[in-house]
Parts: sequence; structure tokens; C-alpha cells
Amino acid sequence: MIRLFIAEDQRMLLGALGSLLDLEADMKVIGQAMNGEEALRSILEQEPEVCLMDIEMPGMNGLEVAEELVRRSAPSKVIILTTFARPGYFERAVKIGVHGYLLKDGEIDELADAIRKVIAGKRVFSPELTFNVIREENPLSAKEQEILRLAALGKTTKEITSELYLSSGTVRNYISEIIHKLNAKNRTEAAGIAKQKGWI
Amino acid sequence: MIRLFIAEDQRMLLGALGSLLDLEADMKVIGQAMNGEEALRSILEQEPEVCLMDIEMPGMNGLEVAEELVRRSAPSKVIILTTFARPGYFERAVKIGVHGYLLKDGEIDELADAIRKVIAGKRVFSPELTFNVIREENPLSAKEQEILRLAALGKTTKEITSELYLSSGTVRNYISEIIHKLNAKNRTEAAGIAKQKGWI
DNA sequence: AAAATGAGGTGACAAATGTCATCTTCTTTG
DNA sequence: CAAAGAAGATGACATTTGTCACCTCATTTT
Repeated sequence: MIRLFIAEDQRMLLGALGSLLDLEADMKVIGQAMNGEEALRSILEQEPEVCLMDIEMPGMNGLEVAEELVRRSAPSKVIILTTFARPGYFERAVKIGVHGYLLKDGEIDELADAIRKVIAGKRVFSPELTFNVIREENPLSAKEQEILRLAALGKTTKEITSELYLSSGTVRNYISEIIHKLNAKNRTEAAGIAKQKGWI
Repeated sequence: MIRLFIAEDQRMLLGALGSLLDLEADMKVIGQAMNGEEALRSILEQEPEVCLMDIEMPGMNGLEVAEELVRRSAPSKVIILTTFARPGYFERAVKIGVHGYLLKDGEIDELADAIRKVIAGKRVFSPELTFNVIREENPLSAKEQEILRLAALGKTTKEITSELYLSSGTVRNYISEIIHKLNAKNRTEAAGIAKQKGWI
């Protein structure tokens, strides 16, 4: 019997996946969570064999949870299940070493198969990601990402300086460099591009 | 036997809901669609008793489909099923006369019940919408929304002027007013607030 | 030890943004 | 009809943003 955990913040999808997978003869859903923190806690405690993990959840996101699980050498294998085919997310997931990355735009039938494959030691990735998508490296450094994340929320240069303890000139230099790297014409457009690519 | 139709653009949720509802003894899913046009065509042809309808779909959206069904006096009853508790959507759905409006953040169990209630002639609405949620009117005029939508994409004042045939001063006045109305400190933050509230 | 690199900073400047008071035209409405 | 509103425009002004060249002070490399 494969013991499953599902972390997904949309209650209806969570419920639906849970019920359906529970119907599979060889699987049992032993836990569910609607946010990252709760997922992390429960997974560490219950040690399911496989976790289905959404990325965008309130609080801690799915990739952060996966990373933490690896860091603590939890025995559970993680399959990321998300709406987004963003290269940045995928790249990061692979780097973390997740066992699968599937899109919510796939058939549910493929899901049970994928879980069995992962249990058999294989890794499963949506073909959309491994083939079609041209791998675009995130060109932003960690600091640049942090600054752009704040700017994307509409924070002013001054607010960013006091949050990161940098001078205003430095923040402006960083933003100028970011705009240049992303080929944007101002911070707002840069934020849009980076979000869309999954870089922030 | 209740004959159901489901229109939902996220394949996995569509499949999951379909499978689950099909398991109900008194229901049968007779059709599915992943976009508005297809949904409209199939529903007119197959005349299901109840349609579950997502709002945000490629092409024609769910509210438009519902409106068209009413206009052509199709016998099928519509239950809107969406992620968004946006007052604007809800308002419009009620005006069209849909038989239900549920959020994807509700339990799946409630879904089958809701369908039976609708068949029994009742109307079902998420309590979040009718009670809890303080109806926040969109404070932005149509023009303001349009301008903010463009600004949110990172377009400069100059680009907005040439897209809307307004003088740059006027665009700046509009944005100033928008910022004031939304209690933001710049256009970027204003865009964030408006998006989050579903106002643009 | 000298050179290169990287994180952070300055100062100057031009351009874009936000704010306000005031003005012109239409369109509604009492 | 006169008054009151919209929608749009102007001009002036203070800030903010974006750009660029150049500086400082550690750490690494060589």
C-alpha cells in the first residue's frame, strides 16, 4: 500500500484528488494540508512514501517545503504538481532533486501512474517541460531577486533601503542593472517579466 | 438520473470532478469542455439538466456562456464554480440568473448536494459571498481601470497616452487619482491592490 | 605581494512620476 | 435656461527613478 500525502491550497482540487487516489487499490491518502508549514510538519511526522505538492501556497511554498525535506533527509519522495510551467520553478525543482514535476493541465489518470513510477525508483516529468521549453537560466543574483521582489510590491527605493540596509544609490544601481538584464524599461515591467518566468 | 455537464479549463480538476460526480448513484456526466465556445455548443445540443461552469476560460468566459444560454432559453441550469470571490463576478452572475455560485475553495461534498438542491428548484450560493464578504465596490471608473491595467504591465505614461489618445497630463492626473482612491503610494502598489481585489 | 573580483557606495544628471490648482467643452439635470 | 457635472487638458512644481562614471574596502586568485 502506497502511503500518500497531498499539499494543495485549493480545497476542491485537494478533496477531489484525495478521494480519487484513495479509490486506487494500492494507495491510501494518509494526510492533506492546505499550506506549506502544515505540510512540512505533517510530512516529517507521518513519513508518507510520496507527497504531491503544489507550489503556490500561502506561507511557505512547495519548493521550499521540498528543499527543507531534502535538507532534513526525510524519506518521503516529492512530486510537484502545479499549474505553472515556469522554467524557473522547474529548474529549481530539479536542482532540489524532486522525484516528479507534473502540470495540473495533465490527465488525472497519469497521476496514479506517475506515483507508481516514482515508487519504482523512476522520476517523472511533464513532457511539456523537458522538451518544448527552452531552458532559460535566471539571470538575477540572489540580492537582485530580493530587491525586485520588494519593488514588485510597489515599495519605493527608500523603503527597500531600510528593509535591506543598503544606501539608496546602491538600490538604484541594482534596479538599473536588473532592468538592463531583463531588457525592460522600468522596474514594473522588470517585475512582470521576472514573475512570468518564475524568477522571483 | 441527473445529467451533468462540466466546463472547466484546468484539465486535472475537470477530470477529477467528472470522475467523482460520475460515482454518485443519481448522477451522470454527459459532457465536458475546456473552453466557452465548445461548452456553449455542447450544452445547447445535449441539454444537460445542470452545468458546472468555470468563469475564467480561454475564449468565451463562463458568465458569457450562461448569459447566452439564458438568452436562447436553454433548459439547462447553470452553477458557476470559480476560484474568485470577486464581487463583480458574483453581482453579474446573479443578474444573469444562474442557479448557483460556488467557490473552488469549498468542499467537494457540498458540490453534489448543491446539484441536487438546484434540481429541486433551489438556488445555492457560497456563504462567503452572501454573508461574510463585505461588498467592496470597485472604486475605479472604466477609464481608470483601463489605465491602471496598462500601467500594471509596466507601460510608461507616454505609451499609455498613445494607446488611449489622451494627453500625458491627463494620464498622470488619472493615475494620481487612482493612487489616491486605492490609498497606495505609487502606480505599482496601486496595481497590486487592484489586482488582489479583482478590480482590474 | 600584486592583481582581480565583488559588494556596496557617491554624486551628478536627465527623464519620469505624482500633485495641484485652474481651465475648457460638452452633457445632464433641476 | 442656468447650474452642475463629467472628461480632458495645462502648467508649474517637488520627488522619484534610471543611468553612468568612478570610488572604497575587503576577499580571492595568481
